[in-house]
Amino acid sequence: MRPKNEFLFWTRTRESVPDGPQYLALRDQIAFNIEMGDLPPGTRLPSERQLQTETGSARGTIREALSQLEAEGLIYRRDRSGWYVSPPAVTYDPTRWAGFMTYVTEQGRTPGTETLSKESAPAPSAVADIFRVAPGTTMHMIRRRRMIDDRPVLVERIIVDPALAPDLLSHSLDGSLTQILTSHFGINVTRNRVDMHPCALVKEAADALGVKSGTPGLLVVRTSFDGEGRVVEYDQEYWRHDAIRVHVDLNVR
Amino acid sequence: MRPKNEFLFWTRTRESVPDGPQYLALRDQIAFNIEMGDLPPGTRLPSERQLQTETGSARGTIREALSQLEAEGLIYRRDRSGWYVSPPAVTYDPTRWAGFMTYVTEQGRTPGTETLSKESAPAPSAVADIFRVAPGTTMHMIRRRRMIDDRPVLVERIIVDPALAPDLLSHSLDGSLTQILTSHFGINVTRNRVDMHPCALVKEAADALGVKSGTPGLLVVRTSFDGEGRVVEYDQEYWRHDAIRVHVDLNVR
DNA sequence: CGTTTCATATGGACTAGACCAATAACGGCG
DNA sequence: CGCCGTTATTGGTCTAGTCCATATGAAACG
Repeated sequence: MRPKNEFLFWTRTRESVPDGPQYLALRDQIAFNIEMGDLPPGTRLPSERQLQTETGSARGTIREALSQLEAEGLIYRRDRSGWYVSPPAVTYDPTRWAGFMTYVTEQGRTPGTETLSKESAPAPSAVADIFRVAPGTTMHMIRRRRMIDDRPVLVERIIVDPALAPDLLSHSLDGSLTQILTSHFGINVTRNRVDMHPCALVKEAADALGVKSGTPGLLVVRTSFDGEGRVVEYDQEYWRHDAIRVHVDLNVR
Repeated sequence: MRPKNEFLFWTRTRESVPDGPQYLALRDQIAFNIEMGDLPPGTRLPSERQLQTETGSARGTIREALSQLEAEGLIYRRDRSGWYVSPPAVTYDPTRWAGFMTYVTEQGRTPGTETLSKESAPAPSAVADIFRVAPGTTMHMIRRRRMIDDRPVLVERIIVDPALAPDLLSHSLDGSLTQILTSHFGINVTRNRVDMHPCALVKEAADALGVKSGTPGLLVVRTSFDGEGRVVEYDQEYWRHDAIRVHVDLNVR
């Protein structure tokens, strides 16, 4: 059941858009049903053509409404299979020093990790700039896919300087990378930088997540520094935009 | 000039989608031009019908590409006027104790505030729950619109408990509210909670921002607490999703 | 019972129109 | 010069189709 968001009371109701366009009316009706719990997560919506005959609207109009709901994260599509009600998003707190495994588990969900590739390769100039090494320096590059309840939610590309973690790639990377860096290589992260913004999922990421290229996503870029200010780990995470929510709880002074 | 994002090297290039659908090809072409700086912020794109004849695609296809770019925050629409290249987003750091006026100015932009309405009214039950007062208790409710470089970027609804700030509404609210609460009422905020997630702009918010209802937006909910754990201020901000970016820089330990 | 084959339904992509409402440009008027 | 009404242009919305690739499930097969 999608948890009722206690913060919302500006919710659009059926009455508040009496004369809106058709696609918004349909959006509202579906959204209403989802929020009421009549359509639990994972439920498949009627097919577009079915909605077409039910509502009497053209298919383009139907798809407009569905795309809208997709942008809001209420539903998602499975290619040539149908539209499904989204599971609740996990809450991510960038101020907490907790890895994916930790916070997903804490929220009663089941995390999963899959290493897609790992290699040591020369750094492109953009990467070299970030690590402040010479272009062409060999770096560890890891691609992983991470799941929540068996649904792929993000694909990430991690880069680590071999100078700090030489034989990193010989370890199993299907768990917590942070864990390995700390316990095996004695790396002490003292600073963490996180940057988030909406993006379109590029083909590479979209394929790995099993969504169509161009789907809206959220790019989370994390950079970790050690005590000497060196970049320890650089991580680009491409999230399904409906799978993550940001929450910060901050004590001042 | 849209600042080149130093973090991106998974950028989609023209070659990386050789056989993609037409609308993605058009998306790529426009995105490429924007990122190269050929289309500076504020530039108006050719009209949909113009693009139609230029590309030979149907209008629906053109609009698909434009909607895609809108979802990424690269362009925005002005109703019945045209599509324009978005100005750069401001960076918001929820861990910093800085108000809108401060961080917008720091980033070389010009902030603006407009009070849409202010009133004292009985609290609906959802609001009463948050403040832990009896439903129907009179609360201060403020609606404001905030601009960056004269472009409306957010509309907010603020609720303040009159028990803590009795004659708040007699002050000018076109500046920093935090400032007033601190200096006039001696309120000491010690805890701040921020929650962010994508949403569709409800009619009320969309109208105030001059966008069409249902446009993708970002809802930022901020709750401030004082030393005794009382809720001082509750604020729902509906942002244009292309106007804000989240950045957290965190020192561990 | 497991595997393969195949028909069907589905979403993905696209076309070629239509009508409307609001904007913006223009031209005339005071 | 500024104001106002007219008009062309623009995006907003919608229709009614077409063709395609593939996910899915049922039927046939081994």
